[in-house]
Amino acid sequence: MGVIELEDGREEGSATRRANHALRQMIVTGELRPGEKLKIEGLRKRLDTGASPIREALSLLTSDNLVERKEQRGFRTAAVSAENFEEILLLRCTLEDLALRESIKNATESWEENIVLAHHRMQRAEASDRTMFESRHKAFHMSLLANASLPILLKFCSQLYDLNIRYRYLAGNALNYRWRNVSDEHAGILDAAVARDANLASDRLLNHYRMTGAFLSGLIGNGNLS
Amino acid sequence: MGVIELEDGREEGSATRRANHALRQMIVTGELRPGEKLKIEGLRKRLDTGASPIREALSLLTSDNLVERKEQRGFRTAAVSAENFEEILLLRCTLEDLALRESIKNATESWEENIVLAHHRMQRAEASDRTMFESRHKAFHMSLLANASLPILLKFCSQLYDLNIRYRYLAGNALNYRWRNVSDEHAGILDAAVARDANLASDRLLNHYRMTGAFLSGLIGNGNLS
DNA sequence: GTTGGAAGAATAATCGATATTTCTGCGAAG
DNA sequence: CTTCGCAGAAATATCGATTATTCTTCCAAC
Repeated sequence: MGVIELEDGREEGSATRRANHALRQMIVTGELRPGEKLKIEGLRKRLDTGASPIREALSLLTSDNLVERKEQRGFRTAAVSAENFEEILLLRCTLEDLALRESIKNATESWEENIVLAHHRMQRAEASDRTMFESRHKAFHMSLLANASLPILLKFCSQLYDLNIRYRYLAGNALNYRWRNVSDEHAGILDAAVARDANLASDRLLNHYRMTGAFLSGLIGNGNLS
Repeated sequence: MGVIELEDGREEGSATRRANHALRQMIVTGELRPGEKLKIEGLRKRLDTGASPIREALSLLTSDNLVERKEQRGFRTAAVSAENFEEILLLRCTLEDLALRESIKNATESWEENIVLAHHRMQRAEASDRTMFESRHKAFHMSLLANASLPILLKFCSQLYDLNIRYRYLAGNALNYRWRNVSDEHAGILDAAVARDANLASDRLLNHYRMTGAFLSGLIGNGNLS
C-alpha cells in the first residue's frame, strides 16, 4: 500500500458521508456548542442537503458519543462535564497503552516509516492553521497504534480521541502556550516507538496524555467550558 | 429508582428504535447470517416499516460493529473470524476488569440487591427459552458493572457483549452441555461481588470468559461458523 | 397571582417517489 | 475460450411532502 495519503478532500463521497464529516467537525471544534439543540431543518439548510443524510449522520454520531438523542424530541450535541473528561482520559490511557504495545509488538519497517512520516507532517503543520495541525496530530497518534491488528480497539481509540480533542477546542487558546513542550513529548514518543521500546513509549504516551489532561482538568474545574 | 424492570416490551417506541432492536436481535442470533447482504427493500417489508427507519437503524448498528457499510453499495452484516473473536475476548477481559473493579469500589446496598436480583432472574429463566435466558444473562453481567460511574466504558462493554454473544449463537447448541458449570461460575462471581472482593470477582469473571472463549475458539478453528 | 388547558406553531419522524449508481447477463470481438 | 462492454434490471441514496408529536402561547378559572 506504500505511503499514507495526505489530503482528505472533504467534497468527495455521498451526502451522508459529507454530513457525517461536517457535523463531527462542527461538534468537535465547538462550532456547535455542547448540549446545543440540533434541528434537522437548520442543519439541512446549513449543509445544503436533505433531511435523510442529516438524520443518518446524526445516528452515526450518536453511537460515537458526540450526539445524544431523546425519543421524539430530536438530537442535541453531547453534554460535557468534568466526569466525562476524566472518563475519556482514563479510557484513553487504558486502551492506547494496550494498542501501542500491540502495535510495537508487530513492528514492521513500513509501520516505522509511516509514524516517522506522520510525525514530520505534523511538525510541518505546526506553524500553520489549527485545523490542519489537529488533523495531522490525530493522524500521528493513530499511526502509532495502527500496527495493532485490533480494529475494534483502534475504533474505540479514534472515538475517544475525538471526544478528547473536543475539550481541547473548548478550552480554546488557553492551551496554546503549552505547545512547545508538547512538541518535545511527541518526539520522545516517536523515538521510543522507533526504538521499539514498548515500556518507554507507553510511559511517554500516557504521560503526554496525563499532562495535557491535568492542565485541562484545571480549566474545566474553573468552569471555563460549555 | 428502586428495582430494575423486567419486561422489555419490544412494541413500544419509534419505528427507528423498533427497527434497531429487531435488526440487532436478528444479527446477534444469526437469523441474519454473517456477511449477508442487507437489502433495504427486503427488511422494509419484513419489519413492516419505511426505508428511513431501516437506514437509521443500520447506521446505528454500523457504529456498533454489527453491520458494515460500503459506499454506494449498501449494508451487510459484519463478517466473523477467529481474529475478530479473539479481539472481542481480549477487549472484554480488559474493559470488564476495569469496570467491575470500579463498580465494586462504588458498591452500595441497592447495587448489591440489583445484582442478586438479576442473578435470580437469570437462574429462573435457565430452563425456559433461549432468548429469555440470554436477555437475562446480559442483564446479569451488565448489572455487575452498572455501578461504575463510567458510562462510555459501560457502552463499550455492552457493545462487546453483543458482539460476543453472536458467536455463541453461531456456535449453536454445541454450547448447551456446558451450561451446568457455567451456572456455578455465575454464582461464584456473584458471591465475590457481594463480598466486595474485587480481585476474586475479577479473577472469576475473566476466567468465566476465557473458559467459554477457549471452548468457542476451538469450534471456530474447526470452521463451525459462518 | 397562579394553575390548567386548549389552539396554534414548530419540529421530529416517517413515508412514497425519484434520481443515481451498481449489478447482471448476454452478445460481440479478439 | 476468454474478455470487454453495453443494455436492462435491481438496489442505493436522496429528496419533498405528509403525519404525528412536542413545545409555546395565551386565556380563563380558581
